[in-house]
Amino acid sequence: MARWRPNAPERLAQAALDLFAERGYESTTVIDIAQGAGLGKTTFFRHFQDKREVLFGDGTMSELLAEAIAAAPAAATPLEAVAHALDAAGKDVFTPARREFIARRQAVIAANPELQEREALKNLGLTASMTDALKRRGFPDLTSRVAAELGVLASTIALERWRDTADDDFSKVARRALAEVQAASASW
Amino acid sequence: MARWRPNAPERLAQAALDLFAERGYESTTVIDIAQGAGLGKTTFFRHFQDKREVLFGDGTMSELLAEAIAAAPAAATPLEAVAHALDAAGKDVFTPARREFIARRQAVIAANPELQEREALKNLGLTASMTDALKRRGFPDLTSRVAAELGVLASTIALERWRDTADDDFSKVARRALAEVQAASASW
DNA sequence: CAGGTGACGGGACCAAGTGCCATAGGGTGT
DNA sequence: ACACCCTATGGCACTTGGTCCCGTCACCTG
Repeated sequence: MARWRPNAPERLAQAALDLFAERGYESTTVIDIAQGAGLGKTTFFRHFQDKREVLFGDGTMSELLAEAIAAAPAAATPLEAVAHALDAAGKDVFTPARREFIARRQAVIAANPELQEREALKNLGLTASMTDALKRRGFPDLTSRVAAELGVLASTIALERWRDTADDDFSKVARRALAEVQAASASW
Repeated sequence: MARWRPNAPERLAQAALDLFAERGYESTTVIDIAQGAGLGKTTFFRHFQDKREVLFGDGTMSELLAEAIAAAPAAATPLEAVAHALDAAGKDVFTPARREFIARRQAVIAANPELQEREALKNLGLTASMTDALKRRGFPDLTSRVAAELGVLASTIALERWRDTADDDFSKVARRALAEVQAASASW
C-alpha cells in the first residue's frame, strides 16, 4: 500500500472539474478542491501555479504540435504541416476517450472570463510554438505566422464541433475545418 | 474650484503606468497606484474592475471597429472593410500624440504574463466584434471570422512596427501589414 | 437652511498565492 | 536493526487583490 495515494495532480484536476461543474468556478475555493482530492492547500499550489492552471493540463501541447510540424513530409506546404500537427493533437490529446472530460472542461471555461483569459494565453503559446516550428522548416516569418494562426483558428472551430457532435475522430473534423478556413482565406 | 481634482480614471492610469514602468507590475500595489493619484484603494476599484484593467482603456475599441466596418463602402470586400476599421483605429486611438504612451504601455505588458493574458482576452473581444460586424454586412460566418482574425493579426504586427519605428501614421503601417498578411495567406 | 446626491475614504472581511518549518513514510548503507 | 536521507505532504502566518458597508464632505436644490 502506497504511503500517499498516487497521482495527486490528476486527482486534483478531477476534483476541480467536478466542483467547478457543480457549483461554478468562482464559488469553488482552492481549499475545497484540495480537500476534494484528500489533500491540503499547500499541496495544490505545489502541483499547479495557480487556481486556473488546474484545468490546463501539463502543457505538453506546444511540444507535441512543434514536433509534428517538424516531422511532416519534406514536401509539405505550411498548411499541410499544420494539418499534420492537428492529426497529432487528435491522436494524443483529443481522443474519443477524453471527449467527455474535455467537453465538460470547455463548458466550465465558457462560463468564466478568468478561464477564457488563460485559454487565450495558452493559444498564444501554441501559435508561437507552431510559428517557430514552421520557420525552422524554412518558411518565411509572416507565412509561418499566418499558417499557425489559421491552424489555431481551425483547431478552435474543430473543437467546438467535435465537442457538440457525435463525431469521434478529431483529426477528420480538424482537417475539414482547416480546409474550410483555407478556402475562406482565398475567397477575396 | 472643483471639490475633487478631475479625471480620476486618467490620473490613476497615468500613475499606474509610471509605477509599473519604474518598479514593475508585480511590485506595485493597488494602494501605491491610488496614492500616486492622490486617491484611495476604494476609489481605484470604483473606476476599474481590477488591477490589470487600468492599462486597458475604456473598452470603446470594439464599438469603434464595428462601426467602421459598418460604414465601409458598400462594394468593399471583407478585408477592405477590415482595412477601413484599421484606419479608424489609427485616427482615434493609435494617434501620433499617444504613441509614446502606448509604447510604454506595450513594454509593460510585454514584461508580464498576467497582462498578456488580459490583452489576449481583449483581442478575442475585438475579433468577435469585427466578426459580427462583417456578418451584418452579409458575409458568410467563416469568411467573416477569418477576415477578423487576419485583421487582428495585421493590427498586432502593425502595432509592433509602429511602436518601434519613427513612422507616425498607424493607418499606413496597418494597411501595409494587412496586405502582407493577405499575400501570405494566398501563397499556398 | 434642511435635505438630497455623488465622489470619495476607511476598515472589516474573504480568497488567492507565498514562504517557512515540521512531519511522516520509504529507501539505503553499515 | 538502526541511523540517516529523501520526498510528498500539512499547518500556519503573511501579503495582496478584490468586495462590502458605512460614514464623510462638498455642492446643489427647494
